[in-house]
Amino acid sequence: MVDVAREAGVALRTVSRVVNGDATVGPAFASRVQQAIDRLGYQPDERARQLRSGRTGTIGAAVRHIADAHPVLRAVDEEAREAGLTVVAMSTEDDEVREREAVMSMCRRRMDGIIIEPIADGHQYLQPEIDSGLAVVAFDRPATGVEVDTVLSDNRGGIRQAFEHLAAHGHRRIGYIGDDERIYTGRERAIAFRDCLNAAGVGVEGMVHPGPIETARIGAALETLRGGPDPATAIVTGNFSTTVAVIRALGSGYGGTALVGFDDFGLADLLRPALTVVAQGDTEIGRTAIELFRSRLAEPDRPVRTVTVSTTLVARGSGEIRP
Amino acid sequence: MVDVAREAGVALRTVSRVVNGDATVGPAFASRVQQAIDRLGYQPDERARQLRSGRTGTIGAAVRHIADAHPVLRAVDEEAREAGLTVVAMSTEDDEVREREAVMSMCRRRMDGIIIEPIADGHQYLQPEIDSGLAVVAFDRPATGVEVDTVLSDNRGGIRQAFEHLAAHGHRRIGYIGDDERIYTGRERAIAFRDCLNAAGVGVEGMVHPGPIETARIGAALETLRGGPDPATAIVTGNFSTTVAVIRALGSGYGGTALVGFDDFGLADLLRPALTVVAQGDTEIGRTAIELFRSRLAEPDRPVRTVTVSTTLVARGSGEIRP
DNA sequence: ATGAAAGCGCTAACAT
DNA sequence: ATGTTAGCGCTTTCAT
Repeated sequence: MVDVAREAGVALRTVSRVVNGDATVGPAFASRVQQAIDRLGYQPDERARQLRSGRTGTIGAAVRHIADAHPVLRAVDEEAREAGLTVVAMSTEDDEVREREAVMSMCRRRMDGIIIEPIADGHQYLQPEIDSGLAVVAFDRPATGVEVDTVLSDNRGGIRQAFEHLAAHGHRRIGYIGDDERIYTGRERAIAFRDCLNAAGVGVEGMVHPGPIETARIGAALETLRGGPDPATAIVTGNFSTTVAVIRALGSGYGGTALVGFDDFGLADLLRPALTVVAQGDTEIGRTAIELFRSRLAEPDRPVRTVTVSTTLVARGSGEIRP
Repeated sequence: MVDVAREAGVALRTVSRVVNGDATVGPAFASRVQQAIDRLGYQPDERARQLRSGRTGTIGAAVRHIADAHPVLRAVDEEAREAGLTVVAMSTEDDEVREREAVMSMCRRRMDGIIIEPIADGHQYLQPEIDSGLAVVAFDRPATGVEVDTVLSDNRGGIRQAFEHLAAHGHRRIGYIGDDERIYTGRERAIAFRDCLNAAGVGVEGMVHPGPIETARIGAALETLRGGPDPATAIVTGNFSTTVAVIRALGSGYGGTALVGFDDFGLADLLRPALTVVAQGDTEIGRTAIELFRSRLAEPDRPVRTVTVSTTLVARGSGEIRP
């Protein structure tokens, strides 16, 4: 920048003004400075600029893995861009230590805030950062041990949609296989499913199978559901991974039992039968996250809000099989 | 940091030493400083640190979209972490302007370098940055108008694998549908396919269909291939999107024609028949990219290298259908 | 082993 | 409309 100033024969401050598009620079000076910038290939140092000016205009996205598909990020990125914010993503690998590393790295970079998909436990470490002005929005799952703005899917409503859809197609024996109840979404969805069974006056016994997503466990759950004197004629799966595991386990049996999966995915329509799913409102979730984020920046002391985004049932075939 | 120093009753420099794990600090001082840090919840400002010390230890990944799955990034992230580098990802949206914005943003943050999946054209703008020390590694496609280290898949070899696999299963009439030839990989793969046809002494006429990935175009290509007096009995698709589009277009006809897709994907085994693919060596590509990156940092003036990573044919059923 | 002073590249505040 | 000065939070250099 000093070089540019010398090259253009102006003061440092004038170069700064040109770089920042300050209107109070005479056109003659402006073009002289611009030429010097081009000639020297000058690029302002964002770190120095931020250091001095305070703001960073950057929002960190702490997600499971930057290598994975992440539909919510599409809306986050787009909305953020429109607000003049830059989004950078880092991986948490769904690991407490990694998450903390990623978040701390974001804090040390003094990002304006973070949008985080929290792992299971222990977000107390966020409190000091929040106190010193970090805007935090959690999505998909709530953060634990700390109060932050949150965007969640209507997990219980989604399960209810799936259950009622199957019931409407004549099913009485409907089973559930899903994620571990130690995980927030796994818990919510399993609870909601038990509620559905109870509300329908059907026994819960042997019909609800939350747990780790492992081939053996899934296989055993399937056997329980489909064996016995009064086997399940329909299954609801609790998340994407479970859905895939169940379809794999069913093998050529896929299509014999009605199936509705929680979470939509790109190739669901290519399966035979095409998969009926409960789709989460990814775009709405992302949009809301940025909205909460910006309103938090504007009003740091307002009470935290939790927004629930509704789900949609997408009927494609597998959920419309009759008993 | 001033506060910490005052709180601990030491000089600024001593706090700095403790933060950086300098061994030349007396244990008494060290613990006093550490306590002050904890009490005040002090977090060093990464920007200031970088500004003063020069290096950033950060590597930018400019990929199509941070919301999309990106297998190569898994290896990039892991290898980088082992090398003590932080990876942050930003979206290019396969758009020239966006790419440049993302890369410039990385430059202004003075990242040590970038790993980029280049869009179609015009990477001359990278030259000044490279001259001033930015390490650049391109992957998947080469950068244009500028010489940088590059990791590519063996596109031609992969197409050959697909063709020969189908030929070995008795097919003589093998067609190709793929991406636009204006895109590097689309071009390479179409060329390779024509070479295969020529080498086999089969006419190229009407068998090779590169172009935009649009339903109408794909449908027309399929009709050309499957119509006429001597229809194709097997098809090779040139990338993931084309594969999906072709399977959608085939509808219930999927499984009637042998099919091998370029690019593997998570649910290929759930299709019926399961999809035979040519898989790229994503892990190897990512690993190599970081390797080139680090060797570039160590030796900025070495000549550029281009590494080609071989592909693997994964037989699952759709490619083993006989004519 | 510890401290004082200088300065990384930039912008905010205050001249002129 | 332009220039001058100070200082963001840290590390480096040089003393002690």
